This record gives sequence, C-alpha cells and structure tokens, in this order.
Amino acid sequence: MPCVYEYSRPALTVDCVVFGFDGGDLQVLLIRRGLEPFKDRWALPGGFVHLDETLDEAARRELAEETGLREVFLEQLHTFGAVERDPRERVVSVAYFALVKPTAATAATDAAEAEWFPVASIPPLAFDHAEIFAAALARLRGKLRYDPLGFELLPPKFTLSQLQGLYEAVLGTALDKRNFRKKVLGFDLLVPLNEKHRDGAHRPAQLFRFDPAKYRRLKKQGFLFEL
Amino acid sequence: MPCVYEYSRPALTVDCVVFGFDGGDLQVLLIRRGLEPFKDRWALPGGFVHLDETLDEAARRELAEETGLREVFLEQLHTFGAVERDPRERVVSVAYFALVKPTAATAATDAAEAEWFPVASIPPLAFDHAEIFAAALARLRGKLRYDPLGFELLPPKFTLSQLQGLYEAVLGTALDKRNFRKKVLGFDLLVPLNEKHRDGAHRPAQLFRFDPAKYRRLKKQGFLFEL
DNA sequence: TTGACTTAGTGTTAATTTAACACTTTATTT
DNA sequence: AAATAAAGTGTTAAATTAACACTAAGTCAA
Repeated sequence: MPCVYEYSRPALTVDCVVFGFDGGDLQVLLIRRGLEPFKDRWALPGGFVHLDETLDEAARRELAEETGLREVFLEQLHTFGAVERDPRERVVSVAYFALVKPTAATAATDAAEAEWFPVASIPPLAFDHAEIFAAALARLRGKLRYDPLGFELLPPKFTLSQLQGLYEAVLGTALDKRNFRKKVLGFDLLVPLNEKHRDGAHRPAQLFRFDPAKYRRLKKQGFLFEL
Repeated sequence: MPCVYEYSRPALTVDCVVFGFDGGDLQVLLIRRGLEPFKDRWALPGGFVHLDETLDEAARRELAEETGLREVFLEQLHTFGAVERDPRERVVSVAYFALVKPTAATAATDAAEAEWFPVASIPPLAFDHAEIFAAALARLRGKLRYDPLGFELLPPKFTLSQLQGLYEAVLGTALDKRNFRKKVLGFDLLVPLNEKHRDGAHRPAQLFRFDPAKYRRLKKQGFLFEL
C-alpha cells in the first residue's frame, strides 16, 4: 500500500479489444495510428487515463472518442506492464475487452481510421497489442463457456441458429444443432417473440430475446450458465 | 494507445492478497500499517511500481520486502482505479493474488508487522483493500475448480486427506471422500511416494506429490483439470 | 498384549448428463 | 407445383456423477 509518493511514475493508459460478430466471423476493431511511433500501423483503441476518471470511465471515453461506440459491454482484462512495451518511455496499460452488438458495430466503421478485421487475419499491431489481443481472445473463448456473454454480440432479437453460429465462430468447433437448442432452451432464459426472422428461400426462424434480469436472479442462487 | 505524454499521472502501486492454508482454515497475510493514512489499520502488502521493473517484479519485490516471502505462486488479479480509493491523491493499484506453501508461510510471520488471519474473520482493512480481498477470494474459489491451484497451498508432499481438506476449506463445501479420491487420482497427475505421513493414533496416510510438468503437457493438449 | 480408538483406504449402483444421429416442416423461388 | 434451403424436433447408448458403509493400519492405554 502507498506510504510515500516520491517515485517518478509510469504513464497509465487503457486499451480496448473490441469484438464484434457479423454472422460469419468474429471480428476485432482496430485503429490506424496517425502518429509515431508505429505510424500507420494498426492498434487497439485506447489512450491516457485522466486523474478525475476511473479506469472503466477512461476506457469508455476513449472508445467513444476513437470509434464512436457507446453503451457497450466492457470488462477489464489484464494490465500490461512490460518495461519496454512503449519505445519512448514507461507506459503501463490496463486492457479491456468490449463486446458490441451488430447495430452499434456499424457506427464504429464511420470513425475515420477504424476498421473491423476477422480475428483469424489480424494485421501486425503496434506496441504489445498483439499480446493483448491474444489474451482477450483467450478470455472471450474461456468465458463464453460459462457466462452468457454471447448475447452481447448479437442483436436484441436473434434466432437460435445465429446464436449457435456465434458459439461456433468464437469457440472454433462445430456444435450439434439439437443438443445445442435443448441446452440453451433448457435454461429458460430465452424468451420467444411473436416474430419470425425471414431470410431467403426457406422456413423462417423463431426470434428470441435473452432475459438478463432472470439470469441475474438465477446467478445469485448459484446457477451457472454452462455450454 | 499513447499519443502524447502531457497528462499528469496517477501513482501506480501493486497490492498482494497472500493466501495460505494451515490444514484447517484458509488464511490471508496482512500487514499493520505504520503510517498515516489508516495508521495501525491492517492492509495488504504492496507498494509503488518502480520505473525499471515489470508489475510482476514489483509485486514480488514488495512481497519480499514486507513479508520476507519469495518464490511464491503469483498471478495478476485486477486493477483497482476508483478515483478516491486513496484519500491523499489518485493512486491506481494493480492487485495480485499469491499462494504460499506452509513451509514458506512460516517465514512470513517473522516479518515485523505481518500476521495471518482466517479469511472468515478479517479485521477492517485500509483503503479499498476489503474489496480487493473479496475479489481475490472469489477468484481463488472460481479457479480452484478448473485449475490445479490447490497444490500451491500444500507442502510438496501431501496426503489426499490434506488435499481434500484444502478444497473443502476454500470452496466451503463438504466433498465425498471416495468420489474425490477417484477423481483426482484419475487425472494421473499425483505421484505416490515411498513415504507415509504419520500423525496420531491411526493408520498413516500415503504421501503424494503433484506432477506439474505432466500437467503442463496435458493442458497443451486441451486437458482440463476439473473438480 | 490386547482391545479401543482414529483416520486411511476402497467399489458398486442408480441417476443424471452428454453425445450421436435423420427426418419433417415451412417458407421462397422458378 | 416442384425444387430448394434452412428451421425445427426425440430417442438411445455412453459417460459421468452422486450416494453410500465397511475394512485396514497404525497408536495408545489399560
């Protein structure tokens, strides 16, 4: 714990790994750097923590400033503190990972130098951002199994096929359709809507929404969402 | 990512939640503060991050300085950045959790103002350390289920009863002896030693050691240690 | 030395969960 | 109206988990 305040200090930043899902691939939002070092390289959105804001607030502010995204799912990931991670001086960065729904996601592409990349083909990144990205992806894959994170990547109304496709894209494995549906419907956390999703020359699909309030209630009672 | 370096900076510290197990209760190591603020309150060991060390190094250094502990299991937990968490000025703290084996643990009690407390009866803590402690305990409980962390809290040679007692103490639930033994032996990660643990007027117990190298090998192949 | 005591150690069975698998339904398009 | 394409639906075998009680091996005291 702090006792004296006389050391010179590292700079403190936040960086965000923003994931999106377009129905096919899991994607990450990157920013092209306009300044040295790593000018013109792709990088994670982020920036300095101000003295009057929490770390979460800093992450949300930077995300809004650099990508236009607001109201996204945001969770702290890990803090990266290698001594030479920034070539100029000591910078410690608190990394976040964010999940955005497709509706919000399109807004991000408006941002001048922001672009979505499929996670399987990320360009070379500035600083240690490749390491941060890898950690975020590993975390997302891990958490998806026992936390209903997936819904943060889908529109508010979605079909079971979309949900399954998301799980398959993130986890990188094929899932059995019948077993998948049995399982997720068994939790009783998906509310069927009076609405169908029409999409091409075939049978339309039932739309559902996720019931987050019910999930929170169940979680307090020790319930675990497991895939 | 950093672009300019002109903001005034938060101070950066590390704090460690050090867990130990005495065969009965899960315990935490606390330090009595000698200085204001929170003078004479109990607090987590920790201190400032120097410019020439990583965060992990800072945590190990502070742990050694304040408690005498070295070579402990150490993992980054979460970074705490509430604006008013230190009453004097803005301080952001990277929290770690540490697991120490009983052999090492006794060394810690030599440290002047360090003391072990059962996690069920922690005194009031300085700063936001109660929150950090709660996060660490939740993380330990969560991770114990799917990561072989428990061995970091036991001596290198241990009996299955000791191992089970540890799991029960941390998770707070009773476990079935036969099922527990079947499960952990089934992983084939415990090596029986040519040695028995004698302890009182009853049958002595087989001693085992954990095989970390084998575990790492299996983990790479997607194996999960699950209780 | 023997009997009482205490913890170590051990298997079987029922219940639950998971994994594998194929056809019918409902819309659109031509 | 026929072709197409994804949606939707149950059963069974296999694997895992949960429940449960006695014997074994040592120490200690009478």
